[in-house]
Amino acid sequence: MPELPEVQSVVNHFRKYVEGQKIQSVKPLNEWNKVFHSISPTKLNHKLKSQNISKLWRRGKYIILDLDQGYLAIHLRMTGRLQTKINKTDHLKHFTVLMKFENGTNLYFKDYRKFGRWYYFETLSKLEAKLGPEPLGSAFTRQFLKEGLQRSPGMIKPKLLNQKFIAGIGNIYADESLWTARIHPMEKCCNISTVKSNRLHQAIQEILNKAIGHKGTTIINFSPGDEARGNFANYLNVFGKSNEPCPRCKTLIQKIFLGQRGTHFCPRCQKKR
DNA sequence: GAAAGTGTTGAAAG
DNA sequence: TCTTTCAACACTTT
Repeated sequence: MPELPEVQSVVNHFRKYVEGQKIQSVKPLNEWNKVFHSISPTKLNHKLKSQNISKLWRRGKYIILDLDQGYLAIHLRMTGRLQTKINKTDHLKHFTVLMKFENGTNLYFKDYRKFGRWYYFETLSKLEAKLGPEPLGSAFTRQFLKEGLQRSPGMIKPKLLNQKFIAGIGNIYADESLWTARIHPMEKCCNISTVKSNRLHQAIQEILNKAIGHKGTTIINFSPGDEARGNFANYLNVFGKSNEPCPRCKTLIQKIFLGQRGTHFCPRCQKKR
């Protein structure tokens, strides 16, 4: 259930295993052909065979492999994990892709809920069309956030989860950012003052950077790579803390549902206008 | 033992 | 166009 900091941590971990490698073959495991989006396993293998991977990087929650011709994008969705080997404790039925390199090393994709997908693109234009700016990039300015919110009639929390608005924020970091900025998750975007919008802008960047520094948040089974864990869960203020005291004012954290997503906030610090 | 919950996303329906 | 609901899947918790 990786969001931007988790995906970045995966990229940071695997760069040294993947960059500069030449692909020998790619195939689905356990008959899970759906793991490759809109392309057959045979066709994808044909496209990728003998291609060099020049760069591993992240865009939104996608892991991108730059190839000689085209791009491979991997989305971990809820439970996807990359591994360089199969561990003793692994259930083999959870593995959905094996990528072999010509130097004899392997890259495995393990995904017990099977929501994760691999995409092949000739160019990244299709992907870019679905994604807003990087929240840690130069296009995500205070102006961008303020003007985007002004134009939106809906609630702030679902807006933060909208990847076309900002790429990479998910449920954990949306809740944490709103708590830090002291904004109610149901507040209408267009009612958010410039002061609060600026506070939110700063909160998003601070929290994402700090989370990357801790290799993301492992709650159940996220791993930045092989068996490593992210330990940002130790620094969460509201996510998963319903009925615990708010770290700021000791009021009990509430949990509500917004657009089918669990949403945690402090009813005292985060007041609606 | 059945039902509900889980960090994501996109398609379908309103 | 926008928001809401549901489905994809497997496992854990209630």
